[in-house]
Amino acid sequence: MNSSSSEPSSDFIRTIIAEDLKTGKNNGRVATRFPPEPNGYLHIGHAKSICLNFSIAAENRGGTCNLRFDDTNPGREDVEYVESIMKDVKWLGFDWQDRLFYASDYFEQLYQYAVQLIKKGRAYVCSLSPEQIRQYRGTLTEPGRDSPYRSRSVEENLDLFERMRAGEFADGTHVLRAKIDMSSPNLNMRDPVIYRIMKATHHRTGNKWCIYPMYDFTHCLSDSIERITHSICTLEFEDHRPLYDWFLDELEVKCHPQQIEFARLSLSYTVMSKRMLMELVEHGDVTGWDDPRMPTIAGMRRRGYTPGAIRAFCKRIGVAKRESMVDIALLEHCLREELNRCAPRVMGVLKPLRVIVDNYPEGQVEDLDAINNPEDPAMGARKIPFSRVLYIEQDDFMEEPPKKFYRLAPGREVRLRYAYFIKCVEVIKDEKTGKVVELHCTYDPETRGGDAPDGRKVKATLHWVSAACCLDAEVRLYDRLFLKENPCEEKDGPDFKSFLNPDSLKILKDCRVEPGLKDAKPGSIYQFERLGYFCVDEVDSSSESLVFNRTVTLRDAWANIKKRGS
RNA sequence: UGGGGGAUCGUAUAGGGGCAAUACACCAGACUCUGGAUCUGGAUACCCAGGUUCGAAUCCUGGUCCCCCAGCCA
Repeated sequence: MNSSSSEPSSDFIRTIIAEDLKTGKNNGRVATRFPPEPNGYLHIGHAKSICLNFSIAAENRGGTCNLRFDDTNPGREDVEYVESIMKDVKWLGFDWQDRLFYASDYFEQLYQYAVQLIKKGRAYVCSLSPEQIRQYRGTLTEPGRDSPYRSRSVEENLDLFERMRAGEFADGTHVLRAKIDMSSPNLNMRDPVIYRIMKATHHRTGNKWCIYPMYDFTHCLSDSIERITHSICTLEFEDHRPLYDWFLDELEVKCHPQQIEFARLSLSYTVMSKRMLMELVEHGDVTGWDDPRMPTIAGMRRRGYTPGAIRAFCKRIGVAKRESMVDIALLEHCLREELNRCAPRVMGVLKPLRVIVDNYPEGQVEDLDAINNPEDPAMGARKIPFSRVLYIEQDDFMEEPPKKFYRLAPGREVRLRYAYFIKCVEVIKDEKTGKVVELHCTYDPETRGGDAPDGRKVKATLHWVSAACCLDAEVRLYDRLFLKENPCEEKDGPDFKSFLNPDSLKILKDCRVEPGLKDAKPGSIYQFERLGYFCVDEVDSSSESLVFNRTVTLRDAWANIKKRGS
């Protein structure tokens, strides 16, 4: 029982695949697919499935992963979604090469399969109304009853089905059903509908069809047509597996893929259902599918998430059948991990407090050396201007500092990053409000660059910008969308939207950033030292008016101390 | 008195008769020109009850709790 310890741990799906490879089940082939319905934008939950399917293909010699649009319901699908989905999958770093498919490509083939089923006496046209079909289906505890149309002859079924296709009947008047078992304890097996009449324009086939196949029929056959070996889907389809297998067995297809189910991703402090996301978009709770607060790939991209961080996250959460909710802190950790490595450092002041360095020569400007990324010397250095009037962060000064606050305070000395030690000598306050509006400080010319030749230490280093040279910027502070860990928890309680975080977005219009950011490219991500990672907004930012999105804060020990204190 | 799944630190994932492991989160400390990063240490878990066994998270029996299914959605 002692297995070699060098083998990487793997999930139950990879274990199944490895076993199949060992037994030669699919002649050594591994073929997966990612099969989205183009009726919404992809979200982080889809990313889990995308990473799983494409990675499994990549891990196996000759493995492939298809992108297939499951577009069998023209009523709610749209090219806008197919385009966004392709963009997102590519952005995540995956390549379906020439294997882009649509279930609608198979409509003719699927129709022929349906005819075959009718000829075998395994499908019939049912002319019950939708309401009647529901009644005949029975309930969870009571068996269903056979439809009165169940015994139509093959000839009649063939004729009717052909005329359904020809458009002779109105929507809802007839359906094609599989003839299985109305008393099955599995409701999916109680003569499921496999074709319905829908006189709708399809985004790819136009008006060519007025009957459309249902998911259960389409999916297994599409998998089979594409010679998929492992059809990986989420848990709610477990009950559908017998039906998946039934169609493939009855139709005696050459390729019979194995359906394997895993638990979908739930993330704390957000929602993942397309319905809910759609509602947020349509109701204006967010600005769109790509709102940086959305768990959509488009939203996360705009927020400043990187594909690598998302992939690392999907790898770390693992794959299992247990339903679980992953802490969003893990996602943020993966993000920080990557950004810490690659984001250039820069200084920006979110809430400026004016500082006059009394003993610094008026009109003088010095260019000081700053390191672009202490984690990566290859990223080089830059010059930043220092002058007599500066801005520091309002939060970095307290007139009456508590014990653990070791930033600037009256009489106290701190370091300005890459610049000088300064000491606060005077506090100017607004007479009416008592608010601190300006600080007078002195600097020690000996500490140029940030070190004191006499070896004295300071407790804090502050970020700053030079008032004369800095750039104005707008900064959008994003926070989690919901206040509740699981907004959908209460079934009969308040609506998920009542848990929306009213402070999920705070807009700061009076921010200052260092001059080097003048031509920062849309989408590029910086670390604002001591604050967090910020990304130039791709939609609203320009070199005339810079807009930054806060991607994620830095870990903040002081914020923790403050929180615990209060 | 329908069927299908699931249950291991706070969270997620390993371990499938022999020291319960890893990551995040948390706590403490070291270091630091970012209260960042890094490093060290720590606390915390096998749903319950029986049984088999020298030994059970793992095998057996019986419970409990949670999730999914009654679309002409996917």
